[in-house]
Amino acid sequence: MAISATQRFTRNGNSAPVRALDPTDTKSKILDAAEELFMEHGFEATSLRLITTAAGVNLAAVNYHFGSKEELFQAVLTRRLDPMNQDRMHLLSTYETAASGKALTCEKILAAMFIPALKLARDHEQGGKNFLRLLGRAYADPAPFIREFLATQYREMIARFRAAFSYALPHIPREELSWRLHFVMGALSYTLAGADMLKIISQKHPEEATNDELLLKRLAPFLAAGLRSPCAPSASSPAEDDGHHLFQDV
Amino acid sequence: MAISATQRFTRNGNSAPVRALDPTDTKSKILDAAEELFMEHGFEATSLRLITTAAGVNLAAVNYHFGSKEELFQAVLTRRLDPMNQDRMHLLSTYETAASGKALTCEKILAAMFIPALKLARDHEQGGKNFLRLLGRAYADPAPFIREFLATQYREMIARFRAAFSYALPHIPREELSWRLHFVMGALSYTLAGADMLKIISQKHPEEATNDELLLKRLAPFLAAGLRSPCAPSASSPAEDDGHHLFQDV
DNA sequence: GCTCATTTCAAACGAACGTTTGAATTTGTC
DNA sequence: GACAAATTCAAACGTTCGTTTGAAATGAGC
Repeated sequence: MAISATQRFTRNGNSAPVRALDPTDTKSKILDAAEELFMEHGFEATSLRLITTAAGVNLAAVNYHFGSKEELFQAVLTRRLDPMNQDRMHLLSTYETAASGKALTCEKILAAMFIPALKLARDHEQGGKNFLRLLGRAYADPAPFIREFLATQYREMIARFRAAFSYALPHIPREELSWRLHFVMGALSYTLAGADMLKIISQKHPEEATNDELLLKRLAPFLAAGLRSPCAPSASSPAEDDGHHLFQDV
Repeated sequence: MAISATQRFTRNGNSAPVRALDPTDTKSKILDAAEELFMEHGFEATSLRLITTAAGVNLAAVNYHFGSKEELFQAVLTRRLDPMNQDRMHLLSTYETAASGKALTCEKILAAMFIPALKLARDHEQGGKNFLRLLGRAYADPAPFIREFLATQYREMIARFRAAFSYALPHIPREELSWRLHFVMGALSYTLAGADMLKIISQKHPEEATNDELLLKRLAPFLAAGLRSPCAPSASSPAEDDGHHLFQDV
C-alpha cells in the first residue's frame, strides 16, 4: 500500500509550481545531495541514509516525496536531462533554419549536441559537472530500470539527430550511420563520465583533466573526422574469418 | 582475522597449477558464475548468495577461495584481462618488428588493440562476450577499488600504445594524442559494454547488434579517421567564452 | 483560533547483505 | 588404513538496507 489515506508523495510534480525551484525546500535539498552522492558512489552503493543525512532532512522524506529510491534516481536524472535534450533539439532546429535547407556540417550538428551539455556544466558551478558524470555512468549501469528510463529519455533526441546526420552525410548508408552515431554517443558519455581514467592515460594535472570545455573542444573534431570518413567497401564481405586480416592496412 | 589456523584461501594462485584450469573445480565454477552475474547486474547488485547458488557451491566458498567479494571481482577481471593485454602488447611488437622501423598505420595499431579482444569474444563462446561487457562496465564503475585495479592493469599497455601512436602520428602533439587515445579507449569500452543501447539508436535486430566482430570492424576505421585528423590551430586559444562559438564551422 | 491537509520526525520493520565459525567431509601421503 | 591438510557445509553473526508507521509539527484558508 504505497498511498495511505493522507495521500503521499506528490504525484503532481507541478501542482505547486511556485516552490518548484526553491533550492531550500526538502525536495531540492534531496535532489542536490542525491545527485552528488549517486555520481560519487553509484546507485546501489549510495544509501538513502547517506543522502538524507547529507541533505539535512529526515530519512523518510525520500519515500514521502519521491516514492522510492529508484524514483528518486529517475527524478535526479530527469531534472537536468530533459531540459538538456530539449535544448539540443531546439539548437539543432535553429541551425537547420539558419542553413535554409542546406546540409549542416558534422561539426555543427555535434555542436548542437555538445553545447547544451557544456552550458549545463557551467551554469551550475558544481551540480552541473556532477550531473554529467552521473549521466555518463548511468549509461553503463546494468540496472534495467535505468536502461529503460534512459532509452525513453533519449529516443526522440536520437531520432532527431540521426536524421540530421543522415542529411549531412548522404553518402553514408543508413546502417553505417547508426553505428557511427552509436560511437559518438559512447565517446561522449564515456568522456564525460570517466575523467578519472584520463589521469592514467595522459598523466595530466587533475585540474586540467576535469576541464570539460577543453575536453569537448578536442572531442568534437575527433568525432567529426570519424563521421566523415569514407565507407568500407561493403558491409557483407565474408570469407575473412581470421582475426589477423580483419582490418585492411591502408 | 582473515587467516585462521588452517590457512585459508590460496594466496599462491599457482601452487597447484595442475588444477588451475580445471573448469569443474569450485574456483572456476565460481569465476564463471560471477563473470556472468557481475556482467548482468553489476558489482554491488550481485550478491554472493546469487553467485554461489548459480555456481552450485556453498556460500562460504567465495570467502574461502578468494578472501572477499572485492577480491573475487578482481579475480574475475584479471583472469582474462591480463592475458588479453599481454596479447595486445605482443601483437603490437610483432607488427613493429615486421615493419622494421617504419611507422605503423593507425589501423594496424588499432588492430593490435582490437584483435585480442575479438579473440576473447570468440574463444569462449559465452564467457568471452560476458567478460567484454563486464569490462566495459567496470570502466565506468565509481568504486575506488575497481578504478585503482583497472589503472594498474592498464598502465603498461596504455604507455606502450601511446608510444606506438606517437611514432605513427608525429605531427600530433603529445598532449593532443593523449586526449585522442582517451577517446579511443572510451569508444571501445562503451561499444563493448553497451550493446543494449545500440538497439535504441539503430533499431536493429538484437542478434546483429551483438555481433562484436562486425561492430569492431566498423569502429576501427571510425577511430582511425579521428586519430589522423589534422590538429586544431592551438590548444591555448582563449577569448572564446561563448558556447555558441566553441566549434569552428569548417 | 479552529480545521484540515501537508510535511516532518523518531522509531521500528523485515529482509538481505558479506563474513565468520566450527564441525563434517574429502583428498593426498606415507 | 591412519594421519593431516585442504575443502565443503549448514548455521549463525552483526550490520545495513529500503521502506513503513503513527504521532508531532507546520501552514494555509476561513
